[in-house]
Amino acid sequence: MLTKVSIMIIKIFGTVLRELREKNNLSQEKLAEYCDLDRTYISLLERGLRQPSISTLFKLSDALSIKPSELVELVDLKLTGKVQ
Amino acid sequence: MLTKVSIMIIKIFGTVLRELREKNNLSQEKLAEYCDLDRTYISLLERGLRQPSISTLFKLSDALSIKPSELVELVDLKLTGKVQ
DNA sequence: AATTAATTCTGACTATAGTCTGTGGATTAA
DNA sequence: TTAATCCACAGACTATAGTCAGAATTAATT
Repeated sequence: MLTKVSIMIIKIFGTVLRELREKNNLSQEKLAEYCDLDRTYISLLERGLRQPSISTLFKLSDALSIKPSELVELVDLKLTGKVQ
Repeated sequence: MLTKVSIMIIKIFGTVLRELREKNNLSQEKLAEYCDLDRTYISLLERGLRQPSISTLFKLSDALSIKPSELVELVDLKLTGKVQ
């Protein structure tokens, strides 16, 4: 079931993902290639229309040169309003 | 696609989840209730037969009194062999 | 203006997350 | 023995993660 909090998490994850990708100067297509994911799926994630599984989270953070726990922490900080 | 690493992550997540649940003295049923998830799904997660989405990860860590990033860090540490 | 790269969006599809109902086994206590 | 609790497991189901091919849009570049 998709709660309001879940929807917030998914949207926040999308913005964090986009910020990290741009910081790494990667196109969606390049990031997808590095993660072995589909180009259109990266787009869906960034727009908050999909949420990643934990293994996808590990793949993404690997390609973005960040620890999985740090990626999750970034989402958590925005969710709890402690940043931005 | 389910890579070998993904399968490892899923299995490790299951063991970490079980450890945390037992540390919190919760039955699968109670944990499921607190997370608003299904009892049988908790069982599937612990046995490494399902992997959580990021929003499910937040629900679980909330019920287990641990930060989502810390839960992911525990998985990462086991995955990289830095613990256990 | 025209070309090109990057992204969005569509629609249809396959794989899997997550639910629901129930059975059976193991354990512990009354 | 009986009852209660906990968990594994099965099967069928609904919702959504993730893929694929391609067209349409936007943004930069020349």
